[in-house]
Amino acid sequence: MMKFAEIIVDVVNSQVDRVFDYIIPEDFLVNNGDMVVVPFGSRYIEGYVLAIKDTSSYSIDKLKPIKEVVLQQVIKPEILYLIHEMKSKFYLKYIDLIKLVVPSEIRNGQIKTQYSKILRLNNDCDIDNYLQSLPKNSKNPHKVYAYLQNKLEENYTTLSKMFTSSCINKLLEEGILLETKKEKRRKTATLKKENKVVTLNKYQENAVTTVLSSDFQTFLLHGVTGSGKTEVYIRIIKECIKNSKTAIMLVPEISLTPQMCGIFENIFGENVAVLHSGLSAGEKYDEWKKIYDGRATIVIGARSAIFAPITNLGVIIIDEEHDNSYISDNNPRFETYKVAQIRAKYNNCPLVLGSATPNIESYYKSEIGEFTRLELPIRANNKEMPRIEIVDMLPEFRSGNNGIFSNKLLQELSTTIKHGNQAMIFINRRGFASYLSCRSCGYIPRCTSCDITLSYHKECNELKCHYCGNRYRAITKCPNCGSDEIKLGGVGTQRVVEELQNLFGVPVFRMDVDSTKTKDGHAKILTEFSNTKPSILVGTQMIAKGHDFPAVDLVGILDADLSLFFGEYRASEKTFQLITQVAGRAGRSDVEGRVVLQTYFPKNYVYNLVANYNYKKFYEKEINLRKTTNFPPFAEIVRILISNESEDVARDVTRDIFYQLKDVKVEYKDRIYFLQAMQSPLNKLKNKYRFQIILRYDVELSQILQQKIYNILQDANQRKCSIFVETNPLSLS
DNA sequence: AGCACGCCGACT
DNA sequence: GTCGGCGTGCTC
Repeated sequence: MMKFAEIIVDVVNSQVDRVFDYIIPEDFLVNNGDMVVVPFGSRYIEGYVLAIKDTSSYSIDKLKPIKEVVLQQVIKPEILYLIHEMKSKFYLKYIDLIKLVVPSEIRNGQIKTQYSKILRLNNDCDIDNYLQSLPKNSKNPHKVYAYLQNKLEENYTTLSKMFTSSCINKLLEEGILLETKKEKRRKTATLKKENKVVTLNKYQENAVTTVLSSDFQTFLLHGVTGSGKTEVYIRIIKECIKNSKTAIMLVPEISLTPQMCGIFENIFGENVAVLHSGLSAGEKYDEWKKIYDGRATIVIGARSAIFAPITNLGVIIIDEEHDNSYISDNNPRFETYKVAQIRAKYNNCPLVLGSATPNIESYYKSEIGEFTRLELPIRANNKEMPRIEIVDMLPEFRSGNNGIFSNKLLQELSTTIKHGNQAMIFINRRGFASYLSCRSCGYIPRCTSCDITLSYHKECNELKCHYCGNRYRAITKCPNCGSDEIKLGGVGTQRVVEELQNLFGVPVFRMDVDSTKTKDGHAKILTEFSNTKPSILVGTQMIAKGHDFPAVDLVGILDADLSLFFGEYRASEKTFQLITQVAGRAGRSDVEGRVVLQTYFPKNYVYNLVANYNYKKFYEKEINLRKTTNFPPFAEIVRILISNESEDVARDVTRDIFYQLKDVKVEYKDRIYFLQAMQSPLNKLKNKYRFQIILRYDVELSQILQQKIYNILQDANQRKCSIFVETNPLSLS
């Protein structure tokens, strides 16, 4: 009987983002998830088989046959299921999803498995006899014999280097040595870390047993900094492996991966596969293949590792769940935990989200019972948290110190250096945006209609509100106190490094996007830093994450205000999380840690709560604020970004979509809190003009409105414009 | 995305 | 007369 295949073609365009039917030739073996080549229009392209069926609704004489099967089952059944779920839940394109799930290294077919030649003695030969027959002066063959008798096997290149390649080749020719192929694993070394076996405290023990005795459920593991979350993860995974299940463990960013990997490889050895963006193409291929072939039982990696083709999952863990890197910022936009939930549900296994400072939304979900909360309220080593000292920069400035550093910080820095210890200086920078503030009274311009901090745009010397698009002229005189000392929030890394070098004359390392562009750039800087004492490490967000430097006893935070007044509803939350995390870098060993936080707003509740490490209180304040102002988790924000080379086309399409949405707004009246079309704050990028529509509505309307928005965008003239939709965006530029 | 089809200006 | 400009629309 004739069989047909539903195929998604590898063309990134919403016009062809649907299944095309093809005839399966009689003698072909085709399965779901196969990668195939099909005739499409007048050319041949790659496609992926989604389903196989006995009939086609498309007229049969117009159907074409599949040309060839390139790779069988590149997409496994579970992953295929995941694609369907994500498609219907998040309105993503099939081909974008396929690209997430099948790495380009596999799709392009350029990268091949590397083999190494492994040699061993041929025991079927009379080797002794052969060796005797050799000339008296020959030594190498005897050495090879002795070596392999002891070591049994060794790879070709090593042996050749030891005993000359002519000798080895000769022995191979004579049949004395046998050659076998072995898959080679391309892999960069990880930081091997000593893992002390520790006994868990009762909270950790409780967390482990609760998770292990559960089937599908989402847990929020809220553990204060240093409460031993990693130990809990390890224990859970160990048990899973014991029960012949597998595990996925996600970590925020490449900078954190080497250490985590080190710990895990030390314990689980060859069962671990690592996936993250810092891998070379060959490495990525090998790791993926290892998982695909079932040779790995633990996958550890960044966001995209949630798509690993591993089967029989026993647990999924997302460490530092509040981290921004778990939300993809471009093209197929998804929230990692939601993908994890789909997989956990499929495998009927628990999902653990861990953090010291959970997302407000996650904590809210644990309050209303959607997530189950597990608490680790005490530090594993019973040590005090480093003391956070808030330094008011205003009096410093008034008394003539208009530098970057407060006297307090300078004093602490010299103490640290005197003791031969290390310090970290954290510079808070977020995106390209910045704000203006009055140096003498602390006034910060806010949007008159949104009460959100205005972002300063240098190019046009304007202040913009990223939420409503309102524009204001940049102030030069403070409208509050009349002072003309207007300060631009934010300093550059470069300048901080220079000043520190001049002031202290000790090695100062810099870690930001520019200095870590090269492969393994992070690791290099971090290794150098950890080997140099005394020294100072200056950096942005990157240094905040999970590094463990025992000699660091001081952390300085410059311009904490920058993220606090970042024009965004999550500003306070992100500031709280960031400071807690940075502070956690100080005093991880015996030395007591100190944290100096410089601000122009020492009375702000965020700083006071963070200094007391009071997450719960902060959560309560924040959630009330969100409720009264109608922001997530009580509302949902949708941002539609429309861009095109022509400003007019982009504007027209934006207008068209906007008017349709306006009709929807009439229908739901005041349950849609906000609807506005505007120029994007970053109004021209890569030669494309950008417009955006922002929509905010009651979270209960989520399902209905997402569907409506999707329908409107389907009809809109997508061929001309690229349209990007995101819910609860991290940034609005 | 590609590629063909299609309908109007300057050229051997 | 034709070569070729790139607007429009289709691809199982």
